[in-house]
Amino acid sequence: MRNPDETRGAILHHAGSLFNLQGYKATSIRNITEATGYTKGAIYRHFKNKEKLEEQSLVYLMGIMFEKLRIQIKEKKTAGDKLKAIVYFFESYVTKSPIKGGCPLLNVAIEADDNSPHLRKKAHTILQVLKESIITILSNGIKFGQLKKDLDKEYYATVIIASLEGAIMMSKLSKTNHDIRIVIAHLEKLIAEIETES
Amino acid sequence: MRNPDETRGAILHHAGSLFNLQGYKATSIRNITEATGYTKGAIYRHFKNKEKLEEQSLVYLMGIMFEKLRIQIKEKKTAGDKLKAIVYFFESYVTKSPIKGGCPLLNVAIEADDNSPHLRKKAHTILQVLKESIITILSNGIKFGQLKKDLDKEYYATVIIASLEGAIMMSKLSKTNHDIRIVIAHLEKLIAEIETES
DNA sequence: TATTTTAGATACCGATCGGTATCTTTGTGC
DNA sequence: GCACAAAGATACCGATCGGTATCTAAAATA
Repeated sequence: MRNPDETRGAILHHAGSLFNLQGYKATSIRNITEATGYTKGAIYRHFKNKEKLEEQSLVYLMGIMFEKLRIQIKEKKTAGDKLKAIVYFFESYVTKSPIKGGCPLLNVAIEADDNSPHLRKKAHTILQVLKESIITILSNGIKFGQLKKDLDKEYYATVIIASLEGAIMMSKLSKTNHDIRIVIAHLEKLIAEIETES
Repeated sequence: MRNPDETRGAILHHAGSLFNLQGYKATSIRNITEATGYTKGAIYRHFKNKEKLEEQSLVYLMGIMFEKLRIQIKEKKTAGDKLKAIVYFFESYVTKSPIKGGCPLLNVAIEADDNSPHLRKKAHTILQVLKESIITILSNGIKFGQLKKDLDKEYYATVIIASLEGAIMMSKLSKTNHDIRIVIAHLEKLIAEIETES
């Protein structure tokens, strides 16, 4: 009946949800024991301390996010459609979030920037990975003649990420998808502008 | 030597700074006593409980923000310049923030959305005020023939706020003003597009 | 089946949390 | 100068924090 890997996974899952919903510092070990049904002993057997649990939980959350995103991107053929898939994926963080509490990157970025250097560093890496994957799509789009040749890749990657994350923040406050819809319309126009007519 | 109003102001100032830098829940009353030099007794004389202190501190922070923003806007004559003034004001949150810890609206939005309903409500109101002031600038710009007649005011207000806030998040992670510069360039182009040529 | 390892539960540690009751000090009106 | 009120300091409360030492029970090895 005992399965240490499963236990570890369950702890990561529940801890990740709580961290993303309530914040990292605001979530206590006790909260996690109550959510998982396991005791403190089990948690500290699998994770050296709370700091390590926070790090691993963040990695777990971002793993889920990137995996779901990867699937959405892979389904689409052209660079334009792939970019739109990313945009719609972020919308889902508002309408029906794959992880409660919204985008884990945004959440950890705001909480960890000035305090927890270990989380900030990981969050920064995650942001770079996200940016790079958009840049890769743009590069391939150019290579295959789907996107205009002379476009500034970093410019578009940055604008897309920034406006989506900001829109998530706004939509979370208003508790509607109104703001993110507007931003998505804006990004759709932006993407259309860099597509070659065919 | 004793000045209760001054004491109250000092508590609000230091508490606000700490809340904005470390987070609301993560900042203890003890942190505030150490920062101000006052004791717990002084704090609880002026504020009923920590929740109320959080609320008042947020109002204090946003008061500073809106006042500084108002001055920047007032200096400019045309709607286009006023909009650019807003954009540059947000850049200052990264380069040399008027309040340590970045944009208080973004910070409180992320921390308070799911938990503290009292802070979330206040943050939502603040967001609406910010949006409305941009819409007012757009309306006046149309009225005075500085901006194109048929533009969607809420669309532009939302896109401006979202991309700026998202860029602040990105810039805080990378600890450079690289990302916000890119977003500002994007918004400058956007503003130029809605200006009437003259 | 007996032994050993490992997963997880229990009980406890000092420190800190938000909050309150009480006491001392300062300023004010007479 | 004296009484009174207001401001702020001190001391304490129970609850909870992250973390650890120890114990029990289940699985793996033999």
